Amino acid sequence: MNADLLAGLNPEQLRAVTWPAKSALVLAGAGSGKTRVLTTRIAWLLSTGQASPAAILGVTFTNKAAREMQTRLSAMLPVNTRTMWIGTFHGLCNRMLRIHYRDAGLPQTFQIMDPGEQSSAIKRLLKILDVSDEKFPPKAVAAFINGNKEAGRRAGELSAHDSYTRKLIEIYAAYDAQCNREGVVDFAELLLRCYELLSRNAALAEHYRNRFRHILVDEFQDTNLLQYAWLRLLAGSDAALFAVGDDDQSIYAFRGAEVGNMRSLLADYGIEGPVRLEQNYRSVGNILTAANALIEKNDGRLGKNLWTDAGEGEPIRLYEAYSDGDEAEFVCDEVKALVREGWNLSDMAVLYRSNAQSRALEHALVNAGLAYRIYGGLRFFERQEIKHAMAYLRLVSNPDDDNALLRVINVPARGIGARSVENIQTLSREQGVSLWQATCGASGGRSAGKVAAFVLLIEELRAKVELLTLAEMISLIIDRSGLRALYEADRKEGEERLANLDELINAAAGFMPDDPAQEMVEFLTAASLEAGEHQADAGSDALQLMTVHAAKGLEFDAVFVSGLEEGLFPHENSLNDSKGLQEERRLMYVAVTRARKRLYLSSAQSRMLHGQSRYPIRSRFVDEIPQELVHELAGKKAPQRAPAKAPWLTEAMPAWASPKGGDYGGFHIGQSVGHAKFGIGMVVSAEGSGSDVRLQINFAEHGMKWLDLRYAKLTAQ
DNA sequence: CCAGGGCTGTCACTA
DNA sequence: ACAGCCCTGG
Repeated sequence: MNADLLAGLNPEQLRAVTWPAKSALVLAGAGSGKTRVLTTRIAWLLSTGQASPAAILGVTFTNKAAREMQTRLSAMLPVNTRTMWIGTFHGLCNRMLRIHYRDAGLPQTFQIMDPGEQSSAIKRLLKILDVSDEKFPPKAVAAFINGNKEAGRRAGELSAHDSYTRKLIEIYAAYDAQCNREGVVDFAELLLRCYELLSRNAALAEHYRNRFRHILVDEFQDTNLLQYAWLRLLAGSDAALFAVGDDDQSIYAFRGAEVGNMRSLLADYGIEGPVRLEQNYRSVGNILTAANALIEKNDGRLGKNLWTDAGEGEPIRLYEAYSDGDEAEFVCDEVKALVREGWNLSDMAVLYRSNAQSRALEHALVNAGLAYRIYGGLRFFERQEIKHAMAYLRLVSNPDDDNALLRVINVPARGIGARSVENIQTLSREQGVSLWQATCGASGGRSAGKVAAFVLLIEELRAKVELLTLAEMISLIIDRSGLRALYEADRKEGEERLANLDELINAAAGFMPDDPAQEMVEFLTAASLEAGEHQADAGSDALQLMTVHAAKGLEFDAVFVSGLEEGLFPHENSLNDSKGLQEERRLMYVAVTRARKRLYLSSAQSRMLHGQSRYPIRSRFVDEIPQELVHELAGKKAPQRAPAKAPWLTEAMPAWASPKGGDYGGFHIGQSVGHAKFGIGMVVSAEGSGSDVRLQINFAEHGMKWLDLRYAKLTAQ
């Protein structure tokens, strides 16, 4: 059996798999068989009797990776994977917190807030604290709270010299108090709470340390400080911490990932050096040479050079479009040509830096009649109808969940408007009770009867919990809440929403809880932690569209990397920052290494962004790829009204600056104009031609406006 | 006081 | 293109 397991591994892979029972760092390049090494390592540990399944802890970042590990493992060995703990950081922490909820100071049915729910909880809190959400934008508050939690810091441990930060700390403390009151935890809290549970409870930590002798971590470069601390706590001084990662693919600094954890691991566990997996089984030589050349520009790398024995392959194709629309059409044309040659649509992917870019592509794809699928668009559990139904379910599970109550108290509209809700909130604050309790006591006011009806609805649902299956419960919720009627009346989107709700009932019917008594809570938890789970029709043959981030870990025969422009990729927020730029370069490295056979790089000379035309220059990353690997494709002729390349556009000029000289309905960029209402202003950009021209004008008194020349009366000054 | 329709500002990546 | 806000009629 051993021989079978190890057959076909290359020497480095073999060295990693059969590494002795001590800590290790495996530096696994893109396409180097990382998942295979991880799963074979576990299988090897089990089959050689070095470890029992219960001694294995496998940690990943995505549910998909966790599931893949489990399926591959059960294909290799007849093991009972149930006693093995394999899951995501969040999933595993959740599991521990559910078991030890009392020690962790949580209600048994605690619920998990996704970022959207966290944001609404923060907005609600700011209102209660009477803090201006202009001075303290909810996004910034969330970033402050999450950033500190990810570094393991509670509000009580923080101090500040400036009043602004002091206020943030105050908000952080109040936020935690609110979450505790409502019995909810956010994503970062899941980890921090679990870390605190283990670090404060020596007996418990000892129990898990004795159990998990082998801790295997996937995508280690993406761990943040707290996750690494959590791993160290569980590993203690004896367990083998087997970490697999690639510092060149670290692209999650924005959510707290610390590439430095890789060096820390080497130092903290006295590991002499990483095992390097450099043979690539995915891409042709030219693609790897390009990737190697690109990433070499970064410093502080652990260092690695991908190679293949697959041959050079085709040159990398480069296309410079005159506009985002032209770029999209180019992609469509090439895709069609490849399909004619016999390639599968689903083996091709279009990658972009930011989601906003997908629109121009979609438009062109629809026109070209090509099937496509967008990854990470609106996910199943993020749809409003699903969120509504789930909020009812949460309320049934835990009526003190204020977020859930606020979401559905007036959905469908039942005559409990903003004013009534405000009254209930005031009541709850005055009496120090949850919104639900306040709602039950809200007998006064104009909508008292309507509030009473809502209370009755929830109580009716709660009374049936013991009698119904989960699927029946959800079905009842959809009917009795009026959601079904609401969407039946909606001619435009109702049908699709009803279908999604039916799909939710199906999902509930097929749900397999670990503990049937906790089915509802487990279902809600799974929905929060597996937000990206239900992607639409995965089976159909469709072109794949996604962000570079979403593409990590995936591979395709042909890959289009689009929007290679300064300010877009690399993103403008990273342009002036060396660390940020290096992260962007790693992102580009990830994008390039997704391709097996053919790689296209494209850019546009003009692009609509934030409602304005921009005239960017080509991304530096294109130039960092050796010329001899690249074949530049001839572009179309730009039509008259679209400006040709704008070489005079430098970083000193604002990004929205347009080329001078163009005539737009008798006006030109840079011209001073007068308007009856807005006064004097300057034309800063324009779009359209002939009689259909819109000008963007910066008015001295009234700021930036877009005006349509057909309606606006402008005078030259 | 509530519901629904039009308007304005915004838009990096995510478990 | 979408969400959040304001305005209007009931």
